[in-house]
Amino acid sequence: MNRSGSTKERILAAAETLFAQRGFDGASLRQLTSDAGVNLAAVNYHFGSKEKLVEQVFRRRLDALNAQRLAALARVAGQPDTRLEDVLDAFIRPALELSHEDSGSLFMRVLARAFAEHDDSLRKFLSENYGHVMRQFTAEFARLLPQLSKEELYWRIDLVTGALTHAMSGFGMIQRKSDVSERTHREQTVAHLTRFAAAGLRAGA
Amino acid sequence: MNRSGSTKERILAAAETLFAQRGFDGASLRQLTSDAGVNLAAVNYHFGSKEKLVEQVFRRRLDALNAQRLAALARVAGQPDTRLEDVLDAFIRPALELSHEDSGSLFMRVLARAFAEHDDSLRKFLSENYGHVMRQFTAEFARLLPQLSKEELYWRIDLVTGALTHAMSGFGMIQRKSDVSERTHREQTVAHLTRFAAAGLRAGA
DNA sequence: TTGTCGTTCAAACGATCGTTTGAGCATACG
DNA sequence: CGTATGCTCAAACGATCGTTTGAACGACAA
Repeated sequence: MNRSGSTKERILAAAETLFAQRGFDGASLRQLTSDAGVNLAAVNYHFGSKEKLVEQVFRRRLDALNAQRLAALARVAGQPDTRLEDVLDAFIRPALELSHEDSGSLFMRVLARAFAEHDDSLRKFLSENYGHVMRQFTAEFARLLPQLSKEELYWRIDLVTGALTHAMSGFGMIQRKSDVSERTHREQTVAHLTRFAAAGLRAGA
Repeated sequence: MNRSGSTKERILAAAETLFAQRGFDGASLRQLTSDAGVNLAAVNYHFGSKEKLVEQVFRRRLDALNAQRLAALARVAGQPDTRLEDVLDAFIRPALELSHEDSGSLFMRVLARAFAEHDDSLRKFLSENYGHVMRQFTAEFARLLPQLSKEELYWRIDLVTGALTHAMSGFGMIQRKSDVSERTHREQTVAHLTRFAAAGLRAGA
């Protein structure tokens, strides 16, 4: 039972963990509030409903992720000597840092779950709130890969996103070994992903 | 309401669709049996429990997928003139064909959902039942990419799998346009994925 | 002290869940 | 014919769900 922070913060932290473990439907408010050490009614009091709590869990993490991505992109984009690897790093590293924060590693399971739920409302939510981030990255990729048609580029960015999501979810054959620090493992993941994605994006060039 | 086939078949078909739409927890047996046009008790009569129904949904599709993958791999592996693209095609095409069958496009959402659930029992289930397939593909990839260390190879196969899963789930920016046939779209997807993955696997060579 | 406001609490609400039950039906075999 | 077998059916079971309620609490202002 978590006893640090305000009631709202305790709920959000417990929600992120439990949603990742049991899914949005599988996680009951009774279990959630018990883990958080708060009363059952606190969720509806502070968030209005379970559904709105889910949305808050998303917003809290995605706002931070996209802010970091945009800041990282701004540091490298538009320069005459920008390397493809720099843009990929700005795209990949914030996501992996998020997925390796203390309880943040669980958020990516939450996100993967949401991708799996995958109804149009989620697509609309992401597009409306964070679509401009993808547009900025796409524009920079297009600048550095002028030989690719717009359709080709969209395809390849999609595939990079898929590889990134997979690496974040931690489901693959590759697992962090116990004798490797989280930071080292993250750096290795960034390196592998960047090299793989850069080659994939440049394919046929 | 589906009225063709036996009760068991109707349940399996409806389950695949509804699990994909609502998730394993979110899909109720009452909705499921209503869609299938069978009695509520039929699930427990024919499958024993909801959980065993879920397992049957998995087995039915994964058995077919892995059989096709192994058959395709056997046609190209071990030859002196095998191309990396041939092995990738054997890995990718059966998955995409499965995901484009009439109701099969929904199965990949089911699978993506299961990946998101992502507890160790699923990992164990996949490893025990279909691990030998991945081992055969890995061996052939290793033969064609001798310059890669074992760890590098595992990483890259993981990333290829992520890109494939993403493409199958249909969540990316790329959506099939209404004026393109399913077959054409599948062939385009195979082509994009193969080119991207081949370049990624060969990176640094 | 009294009153107010934000918050927490135990308890209960109605709805829905997976599962079980036992009667009823059809077909096949003696 | 009788009856055994495989299956379907409506109905009910207990459990658990998200949500609501109204009382109680603590801090602070009048």
